[in-house]
Amino acid sequence: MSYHKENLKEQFAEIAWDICKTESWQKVNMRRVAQKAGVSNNAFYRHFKDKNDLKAELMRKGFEILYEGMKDVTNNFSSYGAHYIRFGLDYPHIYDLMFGNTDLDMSLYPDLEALSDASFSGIVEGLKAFMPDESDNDIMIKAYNVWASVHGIVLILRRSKWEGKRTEALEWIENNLEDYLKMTTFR
Amino acid sequence: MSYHKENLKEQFAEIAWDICKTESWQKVNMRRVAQKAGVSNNAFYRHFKDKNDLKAELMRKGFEILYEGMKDVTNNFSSYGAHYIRFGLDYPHIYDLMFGNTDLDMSLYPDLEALSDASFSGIVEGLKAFMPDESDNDIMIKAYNVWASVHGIVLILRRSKWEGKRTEALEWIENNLEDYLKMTTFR
DNA sequence: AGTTAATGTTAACTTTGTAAACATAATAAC
DNA sequence: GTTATTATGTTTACAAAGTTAACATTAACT
Repeated sequence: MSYHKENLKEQFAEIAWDICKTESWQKVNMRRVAQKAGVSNNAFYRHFKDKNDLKAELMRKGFEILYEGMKDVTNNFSSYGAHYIRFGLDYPHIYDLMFGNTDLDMSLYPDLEALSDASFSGIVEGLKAFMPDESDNDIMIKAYNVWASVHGIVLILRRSKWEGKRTEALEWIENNLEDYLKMTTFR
Repeated sequence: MSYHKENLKEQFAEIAWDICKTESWQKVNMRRVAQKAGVSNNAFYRHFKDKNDLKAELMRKGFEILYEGMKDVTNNFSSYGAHYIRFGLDYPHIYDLMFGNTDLDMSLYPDLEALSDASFSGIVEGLKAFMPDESDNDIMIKAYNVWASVHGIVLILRRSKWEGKRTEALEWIENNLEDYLKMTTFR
């Protein structure tokens, strides 16, 4: 025994996930992951097509956590948005994979494409319910705005942390996400 | 002659810039740039400390163009924002370097840090003039929201192009940037 | 038991960033 | 004007990282 491991694929994904808790995706490399798994560098390729395939796995995990946690907070728009922002701050590097400019060819991973689209659909549906008199086109435009604002503020908050350039206003925003959203995007 | 070139540093920067017109920064590599310049792969290191140093040069060029063009449009907030967005769409990869999550250690390039901060300061100053009764803190919060929204919509528009997933609403937004801003962020 | 498929290993190739040693040209010092 | 110094370009070489190919071992099925 010890030639064949148990659940090596899952183990790889978990190791990569752990790395991405504190470091960026670029810092994940096959040799490093393999070593942590106590296995030779190329065992990886028995379980994943390539590095992007591992990335896809992390993205799936990310969406799972994001949507799982969302169940508890969909009572109103602001808490929904706040949850989203919090996820972006809690898992900054995973968030990058999920919503950053992925060089991943999404058409190769239809399930991910669907998960990704679901975020936006959620906004659209929510807005429709909230402002039923608005035209479809205006709903869409508003939805893009909501999406842009939420995404944008994640990036700003995150970066301000990384660069150690925090202002009082940023502190307040991060500690009062719902209020912030109510007084800006959802006003 | 032909051992020493004229303005090789500038030439490198221009070649890299041209590449970034259509391809991402990752696609810029020393050998490729050197070859286009008709020079050996390592001549590069006589003019730049490392690859990041070249990136910094492109960022400078980018800020120059962005702020240069801004002179013509600072009559009102929406046209200011629209100009910004247009820049992001015209130079998507340069935009990434300037405002994306750069792994560049900005403290090594103080001039860039200043150029980068100037964007945000512009928003703050503009808002102050526009709503003089607002508290400083509220101005800042609003400024972050403006910044997030504009940045976010650049990313959305850009990505929708790259992924070939355009909706009518997106077309409209891109063709009516000022109106879009007026009905969302600057309303 | 023997064949096959799955999984792990080793070796090797490729790309790319970068350093070191060397060569040549331009400039400054005498 | 010859020489020393500096700037700039070349060649060689190495390291990191993604990936492929060939080989080894274990498991699984007949």
